[in-house]
Amino acid sequence: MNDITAKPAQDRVTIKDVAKKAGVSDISVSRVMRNAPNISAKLREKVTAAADELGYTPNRLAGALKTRSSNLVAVIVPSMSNAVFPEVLDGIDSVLAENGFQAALGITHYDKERELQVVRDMLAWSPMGVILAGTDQDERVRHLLLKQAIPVVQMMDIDSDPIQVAVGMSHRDAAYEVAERMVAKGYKKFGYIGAWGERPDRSKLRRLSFEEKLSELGCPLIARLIRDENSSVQIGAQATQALLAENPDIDCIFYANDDLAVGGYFHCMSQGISVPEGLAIVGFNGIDLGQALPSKLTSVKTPRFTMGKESASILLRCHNGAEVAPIHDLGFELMLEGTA
Amino acid sequence: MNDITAKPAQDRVTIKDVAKKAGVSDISVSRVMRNAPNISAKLREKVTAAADELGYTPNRLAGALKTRSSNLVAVIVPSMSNAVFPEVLDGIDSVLAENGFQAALGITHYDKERELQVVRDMLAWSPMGVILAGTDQDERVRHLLLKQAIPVVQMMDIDSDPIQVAVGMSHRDAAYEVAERMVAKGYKKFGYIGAWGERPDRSKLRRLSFEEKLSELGCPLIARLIRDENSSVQIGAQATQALLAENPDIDCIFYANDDLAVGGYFHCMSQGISVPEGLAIVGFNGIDLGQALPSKLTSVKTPRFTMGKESASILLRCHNGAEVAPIHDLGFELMLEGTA
DNA sequence: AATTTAAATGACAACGTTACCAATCTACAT
DNA sequence: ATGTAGATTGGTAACGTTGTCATTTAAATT
Repeated sequence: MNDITAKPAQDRVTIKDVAKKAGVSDISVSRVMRNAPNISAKLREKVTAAADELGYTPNRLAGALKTRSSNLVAVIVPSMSNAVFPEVLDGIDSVLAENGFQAALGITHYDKERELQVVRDMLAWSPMGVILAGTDQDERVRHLLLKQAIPVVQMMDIDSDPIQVAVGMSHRDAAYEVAERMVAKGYKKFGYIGAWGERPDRSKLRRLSFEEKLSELGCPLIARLIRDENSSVQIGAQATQALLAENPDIDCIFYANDDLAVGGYFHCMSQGISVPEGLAIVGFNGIDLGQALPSKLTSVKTPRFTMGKESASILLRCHNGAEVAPIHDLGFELMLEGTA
Repeated sequence: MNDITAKPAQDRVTIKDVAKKAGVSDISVSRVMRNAPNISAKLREKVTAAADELGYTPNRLAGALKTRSSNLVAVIVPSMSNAVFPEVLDGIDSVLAENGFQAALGITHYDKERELQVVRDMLAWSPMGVILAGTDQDERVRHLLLKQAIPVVQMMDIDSDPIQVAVGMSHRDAAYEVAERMVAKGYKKFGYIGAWGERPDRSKLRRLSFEEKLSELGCPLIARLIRDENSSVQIGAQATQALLAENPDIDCIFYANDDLAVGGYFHCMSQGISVPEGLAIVGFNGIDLGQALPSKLTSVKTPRFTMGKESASILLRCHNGAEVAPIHDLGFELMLEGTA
């Protein structure tokens, strides 16, 4: 025992170690591990036995480098605070996981500069594809993505030209429909409440479309209040109070989202304003909370989980070479409930 | 122009292309790209110019393979539907992004088998570290992670032995405190409402600790109702109705989370039950919604965003070789508001 | 049995980086 | 001038896998 220090801290167990142990070639191990065709049962058994014994874990870095493709999918969303995105993410992951893909998450915080950075970082991993939110990306992001030979899906809205494919709904149409139905119901003095400085752009589009249609119908928006803070029930209540203080004759408020709308509802409750007689309230998104209120919230139900699912499955289809339409309209549903 | 088909679909721009264009060696490009020390201004300029012109994007797969380390961090959570995890994720990402790391997301759906699979898949990417939720992992997962030479942080609760480091709060203590304070307030007939089959385990621990302390204080739990469905405001309302129907004398209900508790509150509102006189309501998590109710929700405020932040920053510290305590108690706050 | 065809395995060379070590080139002290 | 430390650059060989093509072996055909 003179040749000391035998084991120099053997790092990772590689395909070579397994091959040696199983008495086969490296490539055979590789084939067994990725379930390639034409493998004899005997080989498979030998290899898996050796692999299990050694506790071998394939190194995807090496594999991906060689195949020039990975099972990572870049998923880039603006925020995690808005309940919409977790739901969408859930939908995405449900499809990806089932097909052996992995979501790599990027959060932009509604910052264009950061979005560019995140996209760059993601592309460095040679993702199989990219899913991002909205169609209002910076020109540099569009350009960068355009150059890649991978599928790119933009989700949430379909109101602008997509880079490749857009999956979502028309926020313009949703706003039009809200305006039309509320006017038809007899409301005449409309208000609008938004937050977070109207990020993302699609919320602004929604408001503009709402205003446009209202004017068209002969009863233009009376007043609007866009708070800088992020949306929340509390902000919704505060904003409602402020808006009504300045414009007591408003009979219907369209909110940028359900959180704000619920806040408005609570405000009415605490002030003894009857809903919808004293004030009609219309939210946006159709989240669970709104349907649990003593009086159910009238809102536009958006297909969030489905949007995620569809985005991912369309991405997969693109990846598999299928021809895919550039616009996928998943629609929405105006739920006329108790508050308007 | 006879030598046709010049460009054979030149794939990715590599470091070699940049080197050729800039008239320098590959390695120099590499060094400039990762801001290595001792680079002359001239070299840097030549390289960046060439890189920009060619639109070069580094290939992290190759880099990570060579350095045997990546900037990916595996983040494994059980669910996205529960608002707790998006918030935690937000906290994690805020720290990771700032330090040049990337979150790779895995969702287990509270399935042990799936968790194992997800952990395996993640480890194949040689992540810098792993962050997961809870301390109730399957033995195989613990074993697998124990073998890795990377930092592992378990977040959410600190009531069991961590693999390496646990960051969170004691759900046992929180339950104890709720029991003590409510008994001190004079409530005597306690009920408990949970959902989702008491996943994750820490919610069960919370209930058991609550029951234990109540017994100790001489007023054992009257009744409990654990719904199978996922938590929601609606389920909370239904469960409250059911529990009260069977046990009309209950004067205080502790809910597994705020969604359920808000449901309970709505139920009371619609039934004309005064809160907290007719029924005291205690939630868990301290989410925004509860504080926006006409009467604020009494709840245990958990440090969700902070938990994410701390988890990530502790992971970073471990990665940088610092010694880190195995248990990090971030505490909680029992917010005594209007409903109890 | 001879021949063809397919199935099963192996050898070698990449994939695009970076670690490691060697070489060159400054600037400054002798 | 001459040497020398330090700054700057380059060459070579991996990292661990898989694509491509060659080879062997078994099964199928005549």
